Amino acid sequence: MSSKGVKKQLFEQFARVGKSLSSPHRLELLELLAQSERTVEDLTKLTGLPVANVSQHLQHLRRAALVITRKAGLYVYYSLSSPHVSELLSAVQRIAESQLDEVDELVRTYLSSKDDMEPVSRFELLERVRSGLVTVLDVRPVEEYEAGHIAGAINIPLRELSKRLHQFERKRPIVAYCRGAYCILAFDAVAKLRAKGFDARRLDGGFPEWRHAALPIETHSVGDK
Amino acid sequence: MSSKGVKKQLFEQFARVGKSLSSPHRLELLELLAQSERTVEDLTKLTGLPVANVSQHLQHLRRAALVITRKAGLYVYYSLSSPHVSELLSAVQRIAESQLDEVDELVRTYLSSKDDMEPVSRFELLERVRSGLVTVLDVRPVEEYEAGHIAGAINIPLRELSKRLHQFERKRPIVAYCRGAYCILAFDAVAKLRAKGFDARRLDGGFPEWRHAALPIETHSVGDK
DNA sequence: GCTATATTCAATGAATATATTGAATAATAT
DNA sequence: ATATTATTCAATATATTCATTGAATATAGC
Repeated sequence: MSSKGVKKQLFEQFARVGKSLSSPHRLELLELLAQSERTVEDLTKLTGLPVANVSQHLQHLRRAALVITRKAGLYVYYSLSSPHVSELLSAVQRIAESQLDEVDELVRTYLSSKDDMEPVSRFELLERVRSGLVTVLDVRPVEEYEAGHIAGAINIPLRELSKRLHQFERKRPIVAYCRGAYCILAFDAVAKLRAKGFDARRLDGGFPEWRHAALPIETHSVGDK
Repeated sequence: MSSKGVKKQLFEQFARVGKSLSSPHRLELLELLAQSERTVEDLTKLTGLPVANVSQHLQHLRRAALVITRKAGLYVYYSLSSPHVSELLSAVQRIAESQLDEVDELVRTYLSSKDDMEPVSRFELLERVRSGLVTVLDVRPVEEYEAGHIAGAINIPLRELSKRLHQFERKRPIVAYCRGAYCILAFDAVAKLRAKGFDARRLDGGFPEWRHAALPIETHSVGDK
């Protein structure tokens, strides 16, 4: 009944989970999977990594049982194996955020002015949506928007934003969001909109957090504007 | 305003936290630190690793800001930098537990009989302590016991258990605990006690979990028996 | 000052992880 | 069948991490 070996093995199992979180690319993949189920191809496009590379990392995550797969036709769909994984992810981010000064700095230097860029809380947004006084802007790619978005949000992927500014009413405030607290699409969007004179702010957190808080969402589009 | 570089850097920061969780030894160190502040020497003894090795891992953890240090005299005391870290740790363990069959097997094969070994919940133990119908046994080393233990528990380190069986009343049930859900000291103790005919069970979770649940604890001894 | 002890640092080689490339497999459509 | 596309596998070179060793630093006591 040697407890020595068992202890060692246990920590090795824990480390297998830890190892999955030790590569920036794997974390990015997990973050993307936290938003929705995706094929290898999707992930390849979203990350810009070579396919084989993505596949390899996904294998790794699968071996650690953090993701599961489903095969449909030519495609293999990956998704997180449980909500626990997405909690683990945000635990990692929370710590990195609260404890590594550099992360704070990264976020801060990215902002033009700290005060102006204070995020809108989910509660505040919900209130303002109810009173109809705000345009909610989803700047993620169309597929992600269609897979699920904040109820009432319109979708304009970031790269199309400049072309479609006419869709906004001048005086009406805009709240932008994207994939999560660290998704910079929303930052970019807010920066652009403010530069054009709009009253734009970003949501605190992104779609995954909103959904996790069990706030109203929609799937597929209900039309723009 | 290239968002590319910022995103990459962010994930690298996250990965720094992840890397800390990628080594079995570092996880063991974190687990020990989750129980109480400790010196490098303490950790060396508890893990059985070479000093330089322990020190190196601790440096790593410090760079990732998961632990902080305090210097007093000759000793450097290490501790977790925040309760978030201990939450992160249990998130990792929870996932490993729920998703890696092997962990389950490890735990299960270690048990003589699954049913008999069902742990006692914290709530149940609290009830039984109040009614005074149970002996709570802390099988961790003396120093850990003194640093903090469940209110009313007696301390008999595992290796002394056989010698001190006379301290127990024959018919009175015993609930043993140690450092956490995966600390095998309590398993061993229960196995030994049951072998000797005692009604022994182990607590679900260990001292850190008990403390985290804000249940009654004591520091230093209140005497045995 | 000197000695003893705790901790850290630095250097080495061994082990592991990673990105890259090109080929292999599997499912679908023609 | 054959061709096409998505995914995985296998092999390699490179980079990173790890354990080990012995030396260096820092603090306390004498």
